[in-house]
Amino acid sequence: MEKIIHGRPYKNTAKGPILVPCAPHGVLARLGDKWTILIMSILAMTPTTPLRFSEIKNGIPEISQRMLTVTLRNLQRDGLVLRHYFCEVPPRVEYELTLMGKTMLPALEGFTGWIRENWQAIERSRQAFDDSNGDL
Amino acid sequence: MEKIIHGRPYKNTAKGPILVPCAPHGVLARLGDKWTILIMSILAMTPTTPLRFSEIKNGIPEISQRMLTVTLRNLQRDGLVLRHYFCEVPPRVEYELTLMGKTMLPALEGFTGWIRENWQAIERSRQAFDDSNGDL
DNA sequence: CCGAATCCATAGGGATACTG
DNA sequence: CAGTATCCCTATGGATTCGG
Repeated sequence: MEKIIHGRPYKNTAKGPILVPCAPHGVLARLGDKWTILIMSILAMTPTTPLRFSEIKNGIPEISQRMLTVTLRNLQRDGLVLRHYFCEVPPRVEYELTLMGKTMLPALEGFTGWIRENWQAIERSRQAFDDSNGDL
Repeated sequence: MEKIIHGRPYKNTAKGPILVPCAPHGVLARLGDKWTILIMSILAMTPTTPLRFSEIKNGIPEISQRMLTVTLRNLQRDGLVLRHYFCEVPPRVEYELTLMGKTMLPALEGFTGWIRENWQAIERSRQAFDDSNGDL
């Protein structure tokens, strides 16, 4: 009775199809937030060597220290990123993708690839829509 | 000098790799918002026949009328969804994916598929992280 | 039936200053 | 160096009411 459409489970009812929530929404919301994808991409660039906090920050010039900390904490909590703290002075902290984090990369790549191919068209569409006051 | 990693352009500098913003972030933020993916999935279920406003609303029981309207408007503006208004009484409005909207589905599927396979692990990881007060 | 308008509560996220 | 803590502004989104 339960089928899958484009990765989502649903069921057909008399009133039409209804999507069955499969709890992935919290995950997608995380990935869609302002910094997660950027951080995942940075960490994906050096699969074998962890990166220091400051190195990540360097790779994403616009990010604030606070949001980098917060987002990394969330990714660690989700099991996508591993954090290594070295008790030295000055302190050193390194981050790397977990195994699960690495399994996400192909899917991520598929998505960002589509975006790279289509964002100009999207920008144009937005422009046209705004110019026509929405009565397209 | 500019390379691509997992769908994102970057360049190597003396100070390490730096991600080049390629403007897809607005798009990703849209897809990560609370309802877009659900709506896209619903529309993907009937590729040949458009859906009425109320049918979509029916398929996503928790969504408010306001957020359905707002999200559909955004998708229309992005060129991912087509809106057909029938000037009748009572009025009827139908929505369907555009061609570009349909090209997004494989990427979407890759992503939601990964999520479906991994969200339990993510939930467990979050639980463990919270239980340990973050000193994992 | 579809959606615009309004009100309001909460979450996201920037700037800055402070600490081991 | 790698965070915390605080303040504050804005965006998101729910509930409700009104209109064509």
